[in-house]
Formats: sequence, C-alpha cells, structure tokens
Amino acid sequence: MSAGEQRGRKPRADVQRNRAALLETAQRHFLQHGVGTSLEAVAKEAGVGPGTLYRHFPTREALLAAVLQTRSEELVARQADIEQLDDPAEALEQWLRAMEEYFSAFSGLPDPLMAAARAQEPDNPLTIPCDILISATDQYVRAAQLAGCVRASVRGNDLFLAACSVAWIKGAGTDEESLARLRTLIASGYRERDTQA
Amino acid sequence: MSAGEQRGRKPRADVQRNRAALLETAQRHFLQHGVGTSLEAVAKEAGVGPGTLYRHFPTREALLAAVLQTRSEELVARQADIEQLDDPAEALEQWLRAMEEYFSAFSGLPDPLMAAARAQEPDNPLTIPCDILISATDQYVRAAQLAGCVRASVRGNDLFLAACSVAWIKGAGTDEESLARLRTLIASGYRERDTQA
DNA sequence: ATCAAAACGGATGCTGCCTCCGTACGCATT
DNA sequence: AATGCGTACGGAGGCAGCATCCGTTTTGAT
Repeated sequence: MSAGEQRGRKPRADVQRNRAALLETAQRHFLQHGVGTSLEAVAKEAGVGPGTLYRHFPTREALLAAVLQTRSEELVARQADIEQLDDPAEALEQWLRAMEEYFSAFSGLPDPLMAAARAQEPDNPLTIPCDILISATDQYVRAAQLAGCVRASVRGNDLFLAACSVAWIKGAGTDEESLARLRTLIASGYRERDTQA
Repeated sequence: MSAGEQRGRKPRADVQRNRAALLETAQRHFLQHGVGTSLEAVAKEAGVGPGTLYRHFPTREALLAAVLQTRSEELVARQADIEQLDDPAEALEQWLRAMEEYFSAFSGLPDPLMAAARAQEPDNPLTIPCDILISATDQYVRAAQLAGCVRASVRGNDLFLAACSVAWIKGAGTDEESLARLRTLIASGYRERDTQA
C-alpha cells in the first residue's frame, strides 16, 4: 500500500533507531541548552559518532526542523480542533499565544526561524514548518476579519512576525510585565477600532 | 585642569594608539561581518596581538559597547536638537525610526542589546547605551502623551522593545513591505484612537 | 643613561564544526 | 547456515575561533 516505499531493499533497522535516538536526544539538548547546543555532544549522548549525525541531518537547521515538524503539526491540529468555533477574535488571540509559546520552546529558536521564514533559501528545512504556521495564522486572521474584529490591512504574515518578535524578546529574559504591555500594544494595533461596540 | 586625570603617571602613548586602532578596526568588521565577527581577525588587522585586544576589551560586549557609546550619544544629541519642537507625535515617530536604524547598524546587534537591556547583569557594558536610549525614548513618549497623541498606558520601554524587534526582523532579511506593515501595526498600537480628530 | 612599571603579543590549550574513509553491520540470497 | 554486497557507522583529523598566560619590549620617569 502506502505509496512507493521500499524500492529494491528494506530499510535497515539501525538507521531508524539512530534517527529516533538522535531526535530524542536533540530535543532534550535544545530544551536544556538552546538551539546553539553542541552537536557533538548530542551525537555522543545519542550513542553515535558525529558522522552519523551529519549524515542524517546535514545542518543544524535540518535537525531543528525535524524536531520541530512534529510539534508544529500537532500545534496546528490541536488548535484547529479546539478553537475555530466561537469568537474568531478570541481564537486568533489564543492562536497567537500558542505560537508564541511554540517559538519559546528552545532558547534562541526565533533567530533561525525568522531566517527561514524570510530568506529565499528554499533549501532551508525550517521553511516548511514556518510556512505551515504562517498560513494557519492567515486562516485565523481572515476569520476574524470577516467578523469585523481585525483590520482589513492586516496579514497573517504580520502577526506571525509579531508573535516571533515577542518570543524573541521573551527569550532575552524580559520581565513578564513589559511583555504583557507589548502584547497589548500589538493587539491594539491589529484590532478594528470599533471592536468594543 | 580637567578633573582628576593622570594620578601618578602619564598614560602611555601606545595604549591610546592601540585602543583607537582597535575601535576603528572593530567598527569596520562589525559593519562588514556583524557582531559575531572574529575578534582574532580584528586584533590582527589592527596590528596587535589577541592579548592586547582582550586587555582593552575583556569581552565582545565591552568592545561592542565602546564602539556604540559614541554613536548612541551622538544619536541622542542630534535628535534632541532637530526634533523636540513642532509636533511631538512626529518627533516620536522619527525617533523610533532613528533607533531602528541604529539597531540595524551591525547585523546581529539586536540580540546582545536586548540581553543587556533586560538582564540584571549590571556589569554588562551594553547596559549603559541601552539605558540612555530607553530614557530618551521615554522623553519623546511623555511629550507625545501630553499632547494627547499617545495612549497613557504606553511606556518608553515598550517602544524601545518594539523598535528593537523591528530592527531584529529587518536583520533577518525581511522584505521592506512586511516591515512597513509591521511598523504601521505598532503605530496603530500606541497612538491614541481619536488622534485623527 | 638607567630603572621599574605597564603593556605587548604570540604561543598555547581548549571547544566545537564538519569531512573523509576504512570498517562493521544488516539484509538478501543460496 | 553461510556468503556476499551495499549501506551505514564512527572516530580520527583538519580547521577556526576563543581566551589566557608569561617572557619580552616599550615607555615614561628619574
């Protein structure tokens, strides 16, 4: 069934084991030491040599993307279930917070994410998760616009950038109060003026 | 005359020469390669050994701060002269743009700046230029608030963060259009609603 | 001219990145 | 069960950058 898999040979067992071990270990290290963590250390702790790590994930971004992809798909799915009904303005707000938390998962994550979201390097593996999130944001924005809660000029992309910024600032150790004020400021920026009515 | 300088001995000539050469070279390298540029390379091109560089500037931040301090003071001075009169809303806007450009001077600059602005590491040399800019921003904000153009809840610190964010996003290679929309969004966020009247 | 303090600078050790290639493993075949 | 082939492994090694330490040189003072 499932599409044209295994052409010729059956994939080796150790490949999948190593890949899984690497992903698991990498996630732990990213959590503990941020996206800049030593890849050598990851390899060692996963019980493989550096060569193996680089064969599976040629760049740091590739590894990061692999770790994130699962998460981002889950995020989209979960949110789509829970929200989307009810008040679209509330849904958008919750979505933005969810993205912000997602971006804050690993210290230093916003930087490579932004680089991937913007740069026209289609070979950057992080571009995919980014695009998923941007279009998801756009969905929420459009829904809220139809309900008249959000200005027509706003794009999903804009709020993606804003959420990324907030996450970035958060990562720098800013106190929660300043953060809250910044979120308010942004919300005032995208909301339609006569929302209150 | 001039305050209590040279106590005991006259400062050596080579010290000042080296310091000047280092600052000059460092600025060039920061401009060309971003704040992450190789300090070894800077030292070599300045014609001194690594040891000398580290003696003058114990950390990368110290060097960066030294390069920036001059600039930031100039920025404040220049702006204070030109603006401050006329329309305070316009003045604030211009000031924010000026800060944004300042933050974009070197690629990667926003990161260490934010780290310094927030963290309670009073020993971080970048804290000083940051504080200068934050309080300057607060001046502009207050003036605009008195004129009723800016919401009462906004603090200079908030807009400092916002400007820093925009600069950060800009540094990631975002297209000018998205950037412009983000600025508009932020402006809509801090402006008083009945400004137009 | 001489001295002592201060500054220099490069050799040094360390960490992390990434590649290359001889080796070992695992799957298929007999 | 044994053989063979191709894939994947892994660690040694070259490279770059950081930061320090200490023997040597420069500099200003006497």
